[in-house]
Amino acid sequence: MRPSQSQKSIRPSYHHGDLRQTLLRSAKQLIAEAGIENLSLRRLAERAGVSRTAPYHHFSDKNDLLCAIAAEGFRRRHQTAAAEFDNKAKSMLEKFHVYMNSYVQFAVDNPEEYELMFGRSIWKQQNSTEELRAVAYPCFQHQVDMIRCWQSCGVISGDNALRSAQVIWGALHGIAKLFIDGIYTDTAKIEEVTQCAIDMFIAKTI
Amino acid sequence: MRPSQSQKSIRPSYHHGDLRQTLLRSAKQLIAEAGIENLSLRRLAERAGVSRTAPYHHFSDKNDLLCAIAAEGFRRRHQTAAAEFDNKAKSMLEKFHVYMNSYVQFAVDNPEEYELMFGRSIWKQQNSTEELRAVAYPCFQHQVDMIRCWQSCGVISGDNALRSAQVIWGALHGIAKLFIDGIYTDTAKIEEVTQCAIDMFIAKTI
DNA sequence: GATGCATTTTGACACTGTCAAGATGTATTG
DNA sequence: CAATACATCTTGACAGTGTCAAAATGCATC
Repeated sequence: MRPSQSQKSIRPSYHHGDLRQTLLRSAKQLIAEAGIENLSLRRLAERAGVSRTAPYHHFSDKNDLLCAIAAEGFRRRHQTAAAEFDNKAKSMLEKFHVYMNSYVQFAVDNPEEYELMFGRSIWKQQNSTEELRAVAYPCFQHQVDMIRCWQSCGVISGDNALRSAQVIWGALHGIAKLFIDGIYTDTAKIEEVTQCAIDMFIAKTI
Repeated sequence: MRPSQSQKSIRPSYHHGDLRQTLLRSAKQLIAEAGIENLSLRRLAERAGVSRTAPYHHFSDKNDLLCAIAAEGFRRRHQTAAAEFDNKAKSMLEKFHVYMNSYVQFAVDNPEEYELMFGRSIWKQQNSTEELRAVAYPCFQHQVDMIRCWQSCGVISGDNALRSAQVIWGALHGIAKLFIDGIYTDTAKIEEVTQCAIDMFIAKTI
């Protein structure tokens, strides 16, 4: 039996301690600082105090590492979204408000991570990891389920649940991206834009 | 006087003939073939039959070249959008249909070019060229103007024109991107999703 | 024909991701 | 405890990238 330091990782590293987690942590930090396009495995290794190729024993690829970070993002987002939706103290309409604002806010607060999670680099071609898909698809599905739910209880109008869900998610994604990428520049009006989207989507009580 | 081959360019190059245009053409082709991330100035130069650094006398940067391509895309898109909106044979409602479908279709038909035009690489930081901004901003503005117009004539509901425009454009952008980036995978349903967006945005006649 | 300038090339530098081969430490087995 | 197996890390190397400096080339004009 090894002296168990295995609190945060099933199988801690031998030489470094826990290189995998260290790399993930540094990577997230470096991305937040300098953007995805400035993340290099070599700089990452340097920060962790190991040689350039050490990361390759924990991630098969640069893409593999990116997928791992994105997966973590999906887990986090899924958790908060689920918690917000399960809040029994709020009405369905209120929770729709919360969901819409929370989505855009998450994206704007973590622009680089959001870019990574929904960017082409990960999803195009066959780049997505098994692990990533296993985490992301339920997250997608949950979004669709929630919207379907709002629709069936009359908060949202329309008769085709899936299509409406795709449109609303599209709107959230588009608004978030236009702000993140610097095309919508008036970031002080993020909530106003989101509020306008809410107004346009909720069912009009005649 | 040189044997004038200067039909398509104001100032043809001396040695190559018209390297600038050749580079732009090859770049667009190469992007369409292999995606933006696989575009390199060196390969571009090789294709044009010049040395690696020749492009630097026509574009200050790789970014400069990308901006030039994007600018061309904006010009093209602006032209067709304007033509469709100025079509006097169609009603305002019909033209709203056309606009929505045309937007998404343009994006899906030219995914790499769309990615370039609205991607972060060009707009983040100070990357956008003077020329690009000079072409893109009127294109943005025209979209807002059109939507404002549809709103004032009752096709779209709502009382804040700018916000509604931002939401609708956001929805178009988001839907397009989710399809392009491979998150919405059922590409056969693009028109259905767009149609659903239209239904959700047009004013309900009670 | 000589000069000036636009254009292109060659050489070089600092990066990048990634592979192959060797070195080092840990765990397990005899 | 000694020996073997294996995970981990390092060194060296290769091909590729964007970009700069300096030299070479060709065209136009004086």
